[in-house]
Amino acid sequence: MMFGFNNISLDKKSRFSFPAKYRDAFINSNENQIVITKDPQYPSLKVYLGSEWDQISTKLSSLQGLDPIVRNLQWTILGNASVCDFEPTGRMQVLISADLKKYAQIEEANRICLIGMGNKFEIWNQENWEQRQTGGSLATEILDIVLPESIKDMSF
Amino acid sequence: MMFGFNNISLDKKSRFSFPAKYRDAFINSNENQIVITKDPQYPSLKVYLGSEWDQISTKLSSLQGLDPIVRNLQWTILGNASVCDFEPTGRMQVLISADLKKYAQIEEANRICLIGMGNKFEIWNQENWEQRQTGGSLATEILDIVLPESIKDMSF
DNA sequence: ATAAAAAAGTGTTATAAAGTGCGTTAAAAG
DNA sequence: CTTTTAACGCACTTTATAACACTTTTTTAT
Repeated sequence: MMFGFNNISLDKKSRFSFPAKYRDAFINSNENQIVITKDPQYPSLKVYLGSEWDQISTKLSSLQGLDPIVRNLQWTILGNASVCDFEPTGRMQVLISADLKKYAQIEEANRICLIGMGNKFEIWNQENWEQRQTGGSLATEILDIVLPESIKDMSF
Repeated sequence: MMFGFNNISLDKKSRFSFPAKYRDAFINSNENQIVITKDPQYPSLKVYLGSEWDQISTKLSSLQGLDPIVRNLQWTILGNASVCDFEPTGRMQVLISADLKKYAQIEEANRICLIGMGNKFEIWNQENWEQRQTGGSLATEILDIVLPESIKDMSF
């Protein structure tokens, strides 16, 4: 399990490396892929391990797409996923696409917040993260989502 | 079980060591990890034993993150957790990250209050702790949290 | 359509900062 | 007075990051 807050740098080519403290967790879970995609609620990114992603994406793509909320989640999460090769024993470096950077409002930034949430990470623009921590609300936040039964037991 | 108030020092690298009186308790519970994270209500830190943390984090991460209150708790508690290797037979020394120091308002301090609460500890800035003991209220205190059903039976 | 140029992506190295380990001194307890 | 504990200081190790060089892909111009 991977937890905690990290303020890390993006290099000129928009790569970041995972902090070394997570290396053992990556090696133990035997991952060689990382998936980055959009968070459906906030201007931030979700980072999944390959195996987690397989579960989530399988479940999500099997849902009935005629429900507009489900369809939206599929578009957002599946349609924006960027699959990256990943070597837990190497530099643990990953590239963030221009598109995803834009969504998370980290286009100009050379620093990001990488937040370990156990089985996944989130990536935030620093200012947005701080606002969120101090209770401020973000413009793009989607409140009052009424979830269809089919996804109430899923956690993204 | 570990109880009581301790005023202890942080070294230049922001490490503190647990008072020797807790050594037996740590050895008996066979812990080799300590987790420090933010307290969701007060400007202070919570310190969990590894096994306690596993329970709390597992429960909390399984909750539906599309609920904004749940998501906030996940951010605060999971997203700020710092997992430290810990040798009960050694120096019982642990590092507090710059980020957590800031939250607990112990950035400048070289002394902290470590309070044993049975199965966990709290870390406080000395002045905040004293105010709290004499009934004063703190600026950053968050009152009137309305908890969703899913977390009403959890204790952090 | 091809070649040249630019951009995007990959990999390596060097260096400063952060973190760790351990011995010594000072203080407290028995 | 002896023993234990806490605090401090220093040296070593690891980590993060910026700089650079090289490769591949895409774009542009002829």
